[in-house]
Amino acid sequence: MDYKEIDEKWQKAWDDSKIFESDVSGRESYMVTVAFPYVNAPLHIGHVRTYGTADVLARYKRMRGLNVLFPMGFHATGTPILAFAKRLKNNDPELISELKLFHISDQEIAKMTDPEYIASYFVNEIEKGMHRVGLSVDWRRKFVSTEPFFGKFIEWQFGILNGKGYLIKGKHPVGWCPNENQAVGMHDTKKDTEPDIEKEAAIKFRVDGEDAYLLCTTYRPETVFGVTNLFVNQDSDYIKCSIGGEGTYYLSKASSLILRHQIGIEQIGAEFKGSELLAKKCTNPITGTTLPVFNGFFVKEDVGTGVVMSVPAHAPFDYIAIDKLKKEGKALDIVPIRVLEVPAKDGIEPRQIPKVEDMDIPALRYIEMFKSGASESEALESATKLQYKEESHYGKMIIKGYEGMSEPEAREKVTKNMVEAGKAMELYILANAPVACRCGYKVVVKVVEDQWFLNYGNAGWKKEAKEALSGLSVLPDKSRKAFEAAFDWIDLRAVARAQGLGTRFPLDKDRIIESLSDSTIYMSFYTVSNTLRGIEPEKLRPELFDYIFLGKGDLSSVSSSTGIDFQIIKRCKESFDYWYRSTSRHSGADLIFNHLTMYVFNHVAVFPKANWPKQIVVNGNVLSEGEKMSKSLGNIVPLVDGVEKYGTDVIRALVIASADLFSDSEFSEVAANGVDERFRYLYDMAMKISSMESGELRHIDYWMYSKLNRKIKSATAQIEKLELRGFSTSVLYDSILELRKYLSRGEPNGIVVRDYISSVILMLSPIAPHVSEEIWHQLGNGTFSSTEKWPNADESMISDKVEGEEDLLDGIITDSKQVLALIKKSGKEPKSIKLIVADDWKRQLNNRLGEKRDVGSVMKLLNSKEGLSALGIDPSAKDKAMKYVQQLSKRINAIRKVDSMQEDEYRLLDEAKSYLSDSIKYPVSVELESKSSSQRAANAMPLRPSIDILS
RNA sequence: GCAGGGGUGGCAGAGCCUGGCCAAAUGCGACGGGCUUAGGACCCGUUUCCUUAGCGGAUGCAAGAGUUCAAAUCUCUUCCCCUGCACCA
Repeated sequence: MDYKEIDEKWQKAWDDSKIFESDVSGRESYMVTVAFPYVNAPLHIGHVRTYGTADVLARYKRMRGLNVLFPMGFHATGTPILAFAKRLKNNDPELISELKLFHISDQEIAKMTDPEYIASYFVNEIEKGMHRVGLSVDWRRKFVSTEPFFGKFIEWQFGILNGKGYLIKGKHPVGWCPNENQAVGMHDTKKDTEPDIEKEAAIKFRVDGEDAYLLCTTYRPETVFGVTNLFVNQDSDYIKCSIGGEGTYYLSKASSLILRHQIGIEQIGAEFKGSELLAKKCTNPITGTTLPVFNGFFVKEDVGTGVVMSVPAHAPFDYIAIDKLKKEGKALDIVPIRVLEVPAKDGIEPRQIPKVEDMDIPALRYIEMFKSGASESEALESATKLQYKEESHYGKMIIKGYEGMSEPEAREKVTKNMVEAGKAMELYILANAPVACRCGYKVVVKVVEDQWFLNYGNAGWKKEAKEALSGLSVLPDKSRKAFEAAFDWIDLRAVARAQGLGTRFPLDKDRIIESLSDSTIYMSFYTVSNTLRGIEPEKLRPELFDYIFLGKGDLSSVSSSTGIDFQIIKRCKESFDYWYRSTSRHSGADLIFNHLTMYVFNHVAVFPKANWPKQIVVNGNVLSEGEKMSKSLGNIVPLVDGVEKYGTDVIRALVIASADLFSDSEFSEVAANGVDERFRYLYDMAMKISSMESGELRHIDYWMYSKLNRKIKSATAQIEKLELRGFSTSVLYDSILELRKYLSRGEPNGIVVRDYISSVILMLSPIAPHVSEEIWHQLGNGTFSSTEKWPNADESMISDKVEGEEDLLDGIITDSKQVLALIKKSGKEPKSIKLIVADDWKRQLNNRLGEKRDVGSVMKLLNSKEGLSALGIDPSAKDKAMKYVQQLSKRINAIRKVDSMQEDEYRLLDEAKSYLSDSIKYPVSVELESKSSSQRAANAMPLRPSIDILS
């Protein structure tokens, strides 16, 4: 079996017969869509997870007789392609080596400085890749998100959103590169660092005798009550400036260059050294205390404003700085002021903070904890981190007006009060600074004015979206909670960007619709994309989409106003109405908090209820040899390499079906070999069927049918919920175990094996379609397994009894071998084996105890004549019975009801004698307990015959 | 920090919702044996400890406590790990 050969053979056969091209029909419809790929890289095997999972569902539903549409498109909107082109222009070695990993030639790479070329190249490559993994896609409907006719559809969508009042305007902070003069996100930075923007309070400390303030940013504005002084860096440059015309401030020169992007800063006069500020005094805006300004050895000019408020009681750096000054004879009258305390819990101080004599200064206690070992700055960092954490977690304010309040609560209140009173302002800072743009410049925070937002916080919208969520199926179901959290959390989302490819934002044509926002309802576009392609975009007016998607207006007037043939419009509407009722949406779990949530919100905003989402499926990632696949680790396996090396279906089975939806699946060489072996086993078995006889059905044949039908039943339930790991374990792995066991019983029945393999192959088809087609064909079928009917379980063939009996035989073999081994060890030579079947009264007792698990009452019964006769036990056997019950009571939890009687069990063993003898390699005889003279006869239990080895 | 998901035997990973045939499926690995000139593949067995002519006992599913005749499974507490936290696809 050559995978490459059969892959290509069946892919071509599917193409030729167009079985995956789906059109409106009288059959029930089902539409599967998956987050379309972004066209800046070829597929790797990680992609197979999401696309393959969707394909499995599509293929399964197709076999269930539904008319299935599985379309695909391409995402090219946004900045990554532009960034890609720019990086190549600069010969970025990292990117080039990545492309080489995918075997992209130098000639191609040379052409990739053109964004259009990049997109078209990867559209092509990705489509080839998807075809190569056997996705059952209807390719006639593909489109790229940057195509004009799709843009018209997006404009229509935003018209509706605007009409509902969901678009609002406001300010928004973004990461910004002052050199390139554009917003930067993660993809635009070195090391792909997301600029982490946080809001910080900047408190105004009025300088005595001047109409100016020292502006001081802080994470902990609630500690303003404990400020004893301010710190500046005496060697850094500072400036005096006016901010937004609202006042005059002192701050560091370096910080002004960063902050000027979000607040209007105008420098007044020349810059000067921080040392000049040391002579000034200022006033705490909250307490009114007069504060000196000192040099702080740790103050950095480019962090915050370069001015730090000193809270020595609660900040280790501040404490140490004051301590150093005191040693120099300065700051002698500074006394730390506590603003909060961490109460002891059950008499125990939080953590292991040492209670040092005369150390009622919290910061000092944290400093003590870390003072040995690391360098001073590292120790102070650690102390600061722990103190902040613990005080924020357990701390209670001890300041009048805030007593007992937790720190986060106080922070909010204090900030609000100060901002409202004009004593502070709020600034955005880059928490993970410095972040470098790819061009090399440091990223700053800029506040974009006039930013457009989609207001997902809109109460009515949210309510409707939640209604949609509660009405749709989420797979796996446990991820529903994450959706609920996402729906609560989602609020404003900036929707227009200054750069990037995509559709112009209708309310501000200078901006482009942000690329996640233009792909929230595109799945509906597949229903019409093939029909609308080729029509001049100008004709695709809103009334056309209103009619097709919302049923507004009437056909003839839409046709005349747009100039589009009414047949075309009619076909579009029919197609949408037909396909967009029963849908399943697929993506990786990482999109729950953005794409998938926006998908639901936008659907409820745009479409009638009948077309709201019906099912969402999320899946995990793929690990490669135990590690996350990532560019930096260099362990990405390009899709082409994977399928060439292992075969498409091996990759599919591993990547799609080796883990349940929520967890990461594992790709490894060893696992690949395991799957490969199993496919080959099934293939070989199918080839052998023709040489098998077909006699009367034996016990093991009934067992095989029971197993098969049970499997069909359970596997079907599993694939319905896309529990693919359990599904594949049952269909691929367990099937082979069952076949092996079946064959070990000798003389396989060709009809039974054929029935078994046929069903297994069909069930395997969604996961391993090529191998399935091949084997299906080898079995002599002329049809496609891909379009065959899904096997149906015949419940009447499922028999606990038959399976239990086979288990019994297996148990006897195992036990016998064990006993034999022990006997041989003791030097005796066994001759034969006698199996003794328990009497029926034991079954009575088992059943009685299995039902109630009450030893006492059974003992009571045994003690009375009536009880004994009720149990069918001869009074003379009373002692034996009581002993037996005692024996049973030891394993009271394991007792089960026993259906078969002694004669059934006897017959089973007797008929299986030769099989048992063959397996155990000694002659086997069977006798009844009551007729046995063996000393071991009393040990017999129902479905657990006593084994007597004769030597 | 907030939110979501987890912690099971050497490893991976079922079981947990719906408590009891659970010392815990299956795969991998390891060990012993068979087959073979040898290796691979394949087949049989072992893989917590003790005991033993199998059907016995102890410990045991992150830690601790609780509910129950009975807990990997239910409840509570603690610890630890993973993922996401946006204007970026």
